[in-house]
Amino acid sequence: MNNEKTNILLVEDDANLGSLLQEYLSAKGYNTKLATNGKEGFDLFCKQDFDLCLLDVMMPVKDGLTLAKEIRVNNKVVPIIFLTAKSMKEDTLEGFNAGADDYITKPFSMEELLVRIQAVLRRSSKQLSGNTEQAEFGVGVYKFNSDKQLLDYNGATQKLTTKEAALLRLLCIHKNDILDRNFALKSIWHDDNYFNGRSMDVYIAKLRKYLKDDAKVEIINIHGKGFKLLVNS
Amino acid sequence: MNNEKTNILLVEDDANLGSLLQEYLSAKGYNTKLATNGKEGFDLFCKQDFDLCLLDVMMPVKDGLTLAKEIRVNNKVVPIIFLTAKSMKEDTLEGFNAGADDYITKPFSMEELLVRIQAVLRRSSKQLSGNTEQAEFGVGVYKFNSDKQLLDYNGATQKLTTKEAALLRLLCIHKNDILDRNFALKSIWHDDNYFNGRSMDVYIAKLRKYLKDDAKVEIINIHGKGFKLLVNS
DNA sequence: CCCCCCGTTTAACTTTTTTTAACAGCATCT
DNA sequence: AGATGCTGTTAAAAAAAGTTAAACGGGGGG
Repeated sequence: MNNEKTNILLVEDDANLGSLLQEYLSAKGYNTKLATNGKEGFDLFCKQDFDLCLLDVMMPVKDGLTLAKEIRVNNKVVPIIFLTAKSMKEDTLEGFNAGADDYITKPFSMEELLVRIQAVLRRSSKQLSGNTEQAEFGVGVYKFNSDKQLLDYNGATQKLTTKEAALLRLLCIHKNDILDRNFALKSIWHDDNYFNGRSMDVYIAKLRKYLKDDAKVEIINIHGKGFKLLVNS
Repeated sequence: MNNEKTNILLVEDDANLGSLLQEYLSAKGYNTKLATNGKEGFDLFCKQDFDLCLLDVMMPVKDGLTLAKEIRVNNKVVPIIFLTAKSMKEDTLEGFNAGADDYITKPFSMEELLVRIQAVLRRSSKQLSGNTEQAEFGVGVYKFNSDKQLLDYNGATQKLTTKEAALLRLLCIHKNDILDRNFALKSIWHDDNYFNGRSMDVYIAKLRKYLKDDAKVEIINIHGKGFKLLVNS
């Protein structure tokens, strides 16, 4: 997981709508470059790698469909979403043929656009990077693999049960930070009732036993909030 | 590229619309299976490999969102398109979170649906074309051919029975990932009752014996969920 | 046609994992 | 300090999975 912002190329000839969208997307954490026609859009596209293109279909100088085709010549994978004024089917069809990944009809809500952007990005990220769910955790002198449900220490290997591993995994993800009781209950037990809460306490006790050989490792309780896996370095 | 027809799972509770769509899609060259609620839909999904799922959101017995989540547990790549009666934003958002690839609002034209189907299929084939029907699997030091039902290791060859091979095949497809109990039961036994569950446990034991000569290969149980074929590389 | 063989299911028993229960201890607030 | 609600711990009951062997049942050879 890298920390870089997602880069979006927005090509929209209506200056008002354009800057509105740009601001909204920036507020949502996307790095957005704006062009006001297809020609400008293509210039920008050539200068930088984008993660997503939002193209208005109806534009002066060079329309969105033409731009999309040009982009596709150079990049077969970058997601493209069309903004279309009319819901004419021919447009839609042509758009998809030009290699669009989605289209959205004006007028649309910001929220709707955001949802579609996220969906398209999720697809494209699924495509490329193999999902990176961390499985190996270092916990003081121990090494924990949540996939294999194994806790290694000094050559010895302790097999963990499914629930033990799931809970330790959450603690590791939140290492030196608080793991909220209800959050843990909902993600592992899918329900935060009284008995599941007690069950979780039982598992905390088990984990403490497994981890007792390293004094630097400790699971402390935050009264009324949850637990914290402390690892002193 | 093989010549087989594209298989579509259509789940729609309105019988009229359902069969209409089925006929239309068949006319367009798609092989379409129809279910009228989420439960039926999941049963069909377990029994066959589909290239695309078309799910109505509002359905009795089990709704489309729930079904989509279940499908996603077992198959992270098959494209899902929702058919939604209302254009409610919450639905849309929830749908995408459930792993949808697109959604289409009723009423829609057949042509519009077809365009979206083609777009989604184009994307998914772009993703990883060499999909499915794999017969040869490497499992640590073993080589497993699910068509021939043979497990080779170090020159020796172990003949597998039909059920042994089917189960090992599912485990291989989900290698290093969880194979859901119910999914396996429905795929292989077509019914997930108590006795079939015990039968499956018996077969897990058999497979463990066959695979015991490679310490890097292990079938672990995920309590209450299913099994995971671990292969250390 | 009957019987045997083989894959599969059912059964019975064991072990492991998880949940529930009970009680003791501790935190926080008044 | 006393009341109340959380947490720690241990043991039991319950549920799920591991294992082994006998029962079942369909197809092929005698």
